[in-house]
Amino acid sequence: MTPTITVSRWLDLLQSAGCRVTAPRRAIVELMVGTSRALGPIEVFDLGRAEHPGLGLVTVYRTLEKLEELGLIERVHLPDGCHRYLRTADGHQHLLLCTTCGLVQTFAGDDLDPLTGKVASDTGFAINEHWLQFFGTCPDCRKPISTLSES
Amino acid sequence: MTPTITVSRWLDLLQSAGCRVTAPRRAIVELMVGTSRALGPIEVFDLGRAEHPGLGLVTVYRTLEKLEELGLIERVHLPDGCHRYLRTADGHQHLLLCTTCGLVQTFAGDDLDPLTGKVASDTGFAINEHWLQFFGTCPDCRKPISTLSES
DNA sequence: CTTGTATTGAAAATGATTTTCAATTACAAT
DNA sequence: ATTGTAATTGAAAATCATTTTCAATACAAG
Ligand SMILES: [Mn+2]
Ligand SMILES: [Mn+2]
Ligand SMILES: [Zn+2]
Ligand SMILES: [Zn+2]
Repeated sequence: MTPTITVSRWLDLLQSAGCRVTAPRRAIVELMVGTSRALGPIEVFDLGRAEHPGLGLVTVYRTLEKLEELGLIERVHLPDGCHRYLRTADGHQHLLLCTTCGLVQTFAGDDLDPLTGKVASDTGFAINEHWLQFFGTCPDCRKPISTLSES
Repeated sequence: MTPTITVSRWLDLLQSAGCRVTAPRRAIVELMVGTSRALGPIEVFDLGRAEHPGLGLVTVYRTLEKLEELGLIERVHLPDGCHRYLRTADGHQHLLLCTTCGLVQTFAGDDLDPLTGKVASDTGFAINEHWLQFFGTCPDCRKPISTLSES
């Protein structure tokens, strides 16, 4: 699905949820649909003002909250900030984050059921959720500095 | 190792690191050694004042920071708070948290190497760290209410 | 004991998030 | 298209968590 279509889908979903479609919201939705990094409120604010000058930080907070309620974005915890937001992936996915540039990718295929079962029976806990994230360095950030100068 | 011995070991380590052993620090160390929940600064402050009235919140922040530097405690991220601290476990362990009462246990035995390798080769990332946490309900919190009244 | 310095807690400063509120705007109903 | 109304907006103020500053205190080495 192309970004433009996703943007209208999100706006439609907002409207279906009884919200009005406004310029500030459109700007924030475009940002969150298009980014490949997890963004914090201030980043969304700064980037958003490029698109919609006069955008208020309060509106950023409120819109992110609403998008999270609708399940379109999710809060991401990073070592250097716990109020980052990222487009929700389809299905059961986990995050792989570049600790150098912040690039985020997702991956699937974790089979934690055996371990979950073992831990549950060992401890007596009823386990119903897990957090899994991988951290590393993305292909671009692994390139030597010499390569970077050739842009 | 008994709690008392662990407390003196932590205090010794503090001293070896060039720190002085003071009443506020002792109170906080006792708390962190003894707890089975991840505690935030305010909780440590409140609980600590029972032991050492007049304890200052600033001292709590500073002491937790120091203990983290020494690797004795670790920051824990939870859905409802990202500045919780918990005694560091030995070896490679992960956390299992009760979402009802906050009880924390650890578990080992996650074998994520195959998955890590696959994701690394799929994405080109160099993966060097992972976060894994299980959430659930502990044995006590699973008991029906009727059982709880029998104390 | 004396001394030098790390540590303490109160208060002030900072920074992030939330609340309040009057003005504006989207949009459903005419 | 016009209107009415409730949702939304952004500025400012309030709140909350964390950090900094600083003068007084207390640890521990000698
Ligand atoms: Mn999973
Ligand atoms: Mn592991
Ligand atoms: Zn967090
Ligand atoms: Zn529990």
